[in-house]
Amino acid sequence: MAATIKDVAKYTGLSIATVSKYINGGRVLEKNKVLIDEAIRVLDFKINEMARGLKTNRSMTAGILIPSLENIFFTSIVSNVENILLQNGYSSIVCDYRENPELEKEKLDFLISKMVDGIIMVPHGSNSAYIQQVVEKGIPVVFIDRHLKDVHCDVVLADNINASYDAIEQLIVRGHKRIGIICGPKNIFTTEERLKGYIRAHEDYAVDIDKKLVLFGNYDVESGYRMLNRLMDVKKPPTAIFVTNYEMTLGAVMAINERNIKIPDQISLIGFDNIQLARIVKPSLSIVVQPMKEIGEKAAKILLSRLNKENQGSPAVNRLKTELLIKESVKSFID
Amino acid sequence: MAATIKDVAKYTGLSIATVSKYINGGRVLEKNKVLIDEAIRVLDFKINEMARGLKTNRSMTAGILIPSLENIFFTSIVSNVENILLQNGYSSIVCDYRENPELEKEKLDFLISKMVDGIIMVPHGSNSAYIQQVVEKGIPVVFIDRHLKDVHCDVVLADNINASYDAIEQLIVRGHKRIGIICGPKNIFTTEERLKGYIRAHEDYAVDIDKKLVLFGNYDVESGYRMLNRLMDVKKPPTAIFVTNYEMTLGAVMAINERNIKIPDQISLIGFDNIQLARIVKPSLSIVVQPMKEIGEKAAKILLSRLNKENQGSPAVNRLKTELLIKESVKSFID
DNA sequence: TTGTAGGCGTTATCAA
DNA sequence: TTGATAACGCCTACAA
Repeated sequence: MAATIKDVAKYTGLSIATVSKYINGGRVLEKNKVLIDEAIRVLDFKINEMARGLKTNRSMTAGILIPSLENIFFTSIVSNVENILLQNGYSSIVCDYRENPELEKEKLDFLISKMVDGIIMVPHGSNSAYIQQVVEKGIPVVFIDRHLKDVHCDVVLADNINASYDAIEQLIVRGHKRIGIICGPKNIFTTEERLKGYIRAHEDYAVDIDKKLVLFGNYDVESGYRMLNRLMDVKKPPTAIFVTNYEMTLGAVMAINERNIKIPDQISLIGFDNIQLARIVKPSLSIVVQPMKEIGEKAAKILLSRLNKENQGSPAVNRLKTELLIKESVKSFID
Repeated sequence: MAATIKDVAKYTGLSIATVSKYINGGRVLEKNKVLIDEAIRVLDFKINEMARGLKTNRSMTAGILIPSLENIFFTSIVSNVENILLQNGYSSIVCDYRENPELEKEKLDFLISKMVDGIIMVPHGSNSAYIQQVVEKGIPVVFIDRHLKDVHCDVVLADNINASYDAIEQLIVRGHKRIGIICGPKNIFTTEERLKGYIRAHEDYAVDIDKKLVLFGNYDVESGYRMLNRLMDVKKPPTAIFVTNYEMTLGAVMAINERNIKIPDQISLIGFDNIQLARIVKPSLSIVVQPMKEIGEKAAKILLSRLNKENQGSPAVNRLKTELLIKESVKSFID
């Protein structure tokens, strides 16, 4: 069915080797160049990547693995990563592991079985050892969003500590003293960092932390909903709440709507990640915005530099600045 | 580095052929079975998919191609498709074409160059001829969400006409006579269908349509925003507006917030696609919900049946029912 | 610059 | 049931 190099060779009267060399950027007489191009066009020749890969041991494919394809924060990063890789001749295989560590392992295996040349992933956190094995096999891995100490690979992430610090600082500066935070799951990297920023801001401004106001969710809509309710049910509820990812922000807003709580009079709110949310919610929502485009681009470029062996240095942690949008959802007690 | 069948053969003392046969489900003496399993485990043997693919001409991989990875309607379908395929031994390569027909072509080529065994895609609409060529090559293609007349392949989509009809009907029944609609781009399948439902409902209830109230957007946030504004600026504005996809619904809500329009007193609103939006917007938004899970599953199953040659019949159009949630955003003029 | 030939890891045919 | 062997389509010394 599909034409092979052999067919092209036959058509042109040249040898397979010559055609192959030309296809791979080698030097060929001008007239042969034209001839081969014609043959390729006429025969609709497409390289057989499997055969090539078998020979070269490279697939020119990268694996992208994220926790969920239903989380726009991740998919929009994927979109950027995929685009840059494609521009550089690499294609991507995108998988999600549905926040399931078992599945993360499986999909990782799958990617490897597809002989990806490199991997960009948002790790779950509980498969460090396994991922480290992959790294040791010599497959370049780039982490996004989360950092695992036991894995020696490049990382690209937002400056979570400062992101969180800035948000809390703005609340404190506006006179808030009881600030609730809805964190992610306890053992996850971003959770710890975002909580750290919360704590530091309190320390720096000498504001006491009430542990009842520090709750841990699951980074999903439902837990955001639940935790907001729980915060409001504390005997002395907070005057402001910081929600540390997009899904939980959604859940929090839902709960607020349901309870008919007035923003910002009854509660001030700062959310996370999705800039569009700011304009959907009324009054407009204050938000910590991660540079998703930059994160994706950075990760892709790092992977490429590893694949090209341009970058042989030891793994680096790349932190990108976040942006804080303060809108109507934050009340000021100071005039 | 990686162990091959040859290594396994050597380890077990059997021949390559025997090991290969066993791996592919062939009959082997019980003791050899055990032996081979041991070898595989000890040597950490993994099949080389490229070599296998070269030989079998099958990659056990499906291509998934969608307009945008930043549209949760599509990605959530992808998530379901991918999962079902994986359960059946197929992996997926996910791409987006950023709503760009040129890119759609390129990515299609890319998928084919990756030798995918089948393709599930949301077509843009302007590459019919090209896609039909793919179909004629014998690669099973399943369309999602949109139907192209010139391409002979299976299609899975929501019952757009009735979805739209039902929404408009509910508005009319509640006494609305001037109903605006924000459609998608003019030449797109879903646009036509959703508009058709709008028209039919008007006809059936003998309500005149004011053409000024029928606007066409781009299925993106920005156009939703713009079209809502334009509708409100009509001399005699509508009392209700139906927005026909998720992104434009977002944009419409933004515009409404910005203009400080009161829902449902000043305008009734029915949106599309994203069920979470219903609870984020206040007062709660009425919404047409597509069965994304079912759509994905159906498409995956159809593709599998084609790949297994179980289904050799002619292509079919599969319509799935939508759901209409009427919430607070719709005002009733009838008591 | 071009061509010859060997091999990448697997499957499949055909004998044994 | 098992094994020897010829492809699959491509790349790459090496030789011409």
